Amino acid sequence: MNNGKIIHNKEACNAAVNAVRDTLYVVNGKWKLLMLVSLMTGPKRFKELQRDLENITPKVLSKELRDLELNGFIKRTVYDTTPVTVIYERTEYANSLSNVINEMREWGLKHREHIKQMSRDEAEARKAVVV
Amino acid sequence: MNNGKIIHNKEACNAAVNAVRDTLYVVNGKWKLLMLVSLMTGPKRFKELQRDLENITPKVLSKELRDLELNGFIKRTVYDTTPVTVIYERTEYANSLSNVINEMREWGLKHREHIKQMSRDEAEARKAVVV
DNA sequence: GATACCGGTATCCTTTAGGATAGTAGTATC
DNA sequence: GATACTACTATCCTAAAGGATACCGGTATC
Repeated sequence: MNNGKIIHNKEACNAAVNAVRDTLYVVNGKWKLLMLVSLMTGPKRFKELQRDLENITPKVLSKELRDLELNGFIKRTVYDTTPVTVIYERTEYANSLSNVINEMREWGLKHREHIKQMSRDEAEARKAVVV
Repeated sequence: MNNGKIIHNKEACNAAVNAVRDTLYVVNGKWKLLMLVSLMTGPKRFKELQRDLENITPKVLSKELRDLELNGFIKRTVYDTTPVTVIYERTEYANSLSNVINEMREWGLKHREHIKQMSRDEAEARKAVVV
């Protein structure tokens, strides 16, 4: 447990800033990571993804899928049925992001609890003042 | 080693999507995580941060600092010197993001290697074709 | 007296992300 | 024959993020 203070010198700090910047550059935006999470349950079709990620419009979904494919995170396969079936699935390279995603998932859960606790504390404080 | 395939059912998947979405909402943008990384070496003043994060304009820096303070990730302290000294430092709650940041840092480093390796492979392939 | 530092704010502007809506070809279903 | 599904694309538009530039009061330095 180092409480996150692993960086002690300027060079290491700059290297860390650059590495995080690179990551942010690749997985930027509201959707990319969510799509990779959604694809963890298995390959999905376009409309399935659209239903899973409520409120994503087809234009945006299509663009994000292209981005993810270009970066090698997903694979697009067209099956020659009638009408065509298109499935999207995570590549193995997408698995390299698992740790990042898991930590973000866990932090999101803890943060929600944190917020709840804070508003509970606040309510207590108000009550104490009134009484 | 589960290769990131820890999510097997729809409810867990939706919960994960929501948790990651929450995290993304809080640490969104180009700067917030980078600022927290930069503050790992210790408290810093406004101009120091501005120099550290090349290309951030004072307006944006000031806004991001306010956001981070509102979310409880940093503490702003004004010292009554002449002229005033203002320092920003990470709070303990910022440490809760350490795992996320570390994973992003490591992924960024590995990704850069990955890209390099890919372009080396590509160069080899081209050479093979020419010969 | 000119310039520079500090910690910003003010104003304006560009770029990007993202959303709304409509439409496409080719089935299949009612 | 009308409607619905799939996997999108096209067009238009809004909102937000982010950047450029200038400036402020106060001090210190040259």
